Amino acid sequence: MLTNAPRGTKDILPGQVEAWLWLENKIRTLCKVYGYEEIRTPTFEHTELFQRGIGEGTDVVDKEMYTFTDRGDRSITLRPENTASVVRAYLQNKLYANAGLVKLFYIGSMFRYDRPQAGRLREFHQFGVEALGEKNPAVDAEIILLAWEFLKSLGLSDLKLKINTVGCPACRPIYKKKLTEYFSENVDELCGDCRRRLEKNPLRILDCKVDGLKEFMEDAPKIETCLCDDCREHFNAVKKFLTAAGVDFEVDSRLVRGLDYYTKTAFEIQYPLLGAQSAVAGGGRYDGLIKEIGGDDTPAVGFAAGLERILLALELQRLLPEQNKKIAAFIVASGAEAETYAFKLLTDLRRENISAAMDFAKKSMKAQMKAAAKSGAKFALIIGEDEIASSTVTVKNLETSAQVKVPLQEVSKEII
RNA sequence: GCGGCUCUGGUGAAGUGGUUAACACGUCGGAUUGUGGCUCCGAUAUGCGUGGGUUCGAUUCCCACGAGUCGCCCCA
Repeated sequence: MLTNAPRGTKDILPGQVEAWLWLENKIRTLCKVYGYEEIRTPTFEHTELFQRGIGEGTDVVDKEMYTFTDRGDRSITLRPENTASVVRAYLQNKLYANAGLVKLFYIGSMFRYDRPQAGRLREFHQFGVEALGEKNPAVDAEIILLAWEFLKSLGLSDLKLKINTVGCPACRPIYKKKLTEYFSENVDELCGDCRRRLEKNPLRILDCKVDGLKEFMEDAPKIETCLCDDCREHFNAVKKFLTAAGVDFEVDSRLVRGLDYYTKTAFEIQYPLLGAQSAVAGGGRYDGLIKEIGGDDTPAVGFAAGLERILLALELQRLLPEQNKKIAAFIVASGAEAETYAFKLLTDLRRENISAAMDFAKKSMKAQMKAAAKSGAKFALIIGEDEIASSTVTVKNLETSAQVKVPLQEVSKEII
């Protein structure tokens, strides 16, 4: 217990951190190219922000939030996603005052109380992007492109981009109603989960793995038939932009987003090799959220990508960069007096920004040489009585086995 | 929250109701004189996820819990 991290959390260990840093660098570089600026919001927020933003009745809010009461009796929740927080920060700090379109990105950990499995943790990391203040479908396309190009640039293959439109408050209710009516007629054929969905979220029935292949599913009403003119035009424009950019996408009328705030464009990028948790990035437009949270009616688009899942995919394809733990020099000292002499040399080298190490365990010289070899150091700097007496150091090139004795002051020159 | 499977040392793992829990890798030490990578030798789990129970006896059987894993729900 004491020696176990809480369920669903993971240590990111030396040897793994490098991959994270590498990935985060890629993200920051790319976002700069697209003109997005980094924002960091608090890890926790008032519970109400998520209740309002994400929506009561969604799984995330109903059963996955880490909520607690703080010592001031406030209900606090560890962020389960970051869009609501970004919107809150946008409003609170009046970021809209500086520009019509505000483009932000974030990297950070999110928390969801869910059953862990591969690619799904209770504390996990997301990279996300939000474009606030513009309704032009070109922005939807820009966001999708950013996500897509990012994953592509990492070298991932077999990625699938699916897009859909989920309508808006004007037309979605009509579609919902049609769906509910249609499935009610077939209620006997629905699985247990879907009967529940009939009430809560009939859109999800379309996505059901059990009922998905059944015959009546094919004749289920399609959202295209219900879209209002605005939504239809918007969707067509997004497709037009994506096509212009040469991106391969698939319109999937069954693609539904789980969070309430989505309107119009919804998209998801999948990496099927990951198994059940194959969605590597997902997002869409959320024109209603900002008003919901108390701002002016402001359109916005965004997405979030799961870093653990991306890392998993990269690992699968062996796309992670090799690490270099090697140091320049390893000091080998024999004798008590040599230790002090060696320590001084160690410090001097480091002051010159030369990576150096020595053994502190008072091992035999042979063992120290082994350690030197294992450290990957190019040079062993050998110090014994002779060297101390003559103020020199024996520099041995561990790759060629050649060695020379040089004056102490010239060691750094010798090993560069 | 629901279901299946799994759980032996630092790692990969073999194994059995009963006296010393294979093997490999790793780690540490050694193979005369101050020098590594190869080779050789030696050491390295009083312990088999945790807690109960069955039994003369359990790592091996049973139960609970925990963790992992795969799927469902949902999502990144």
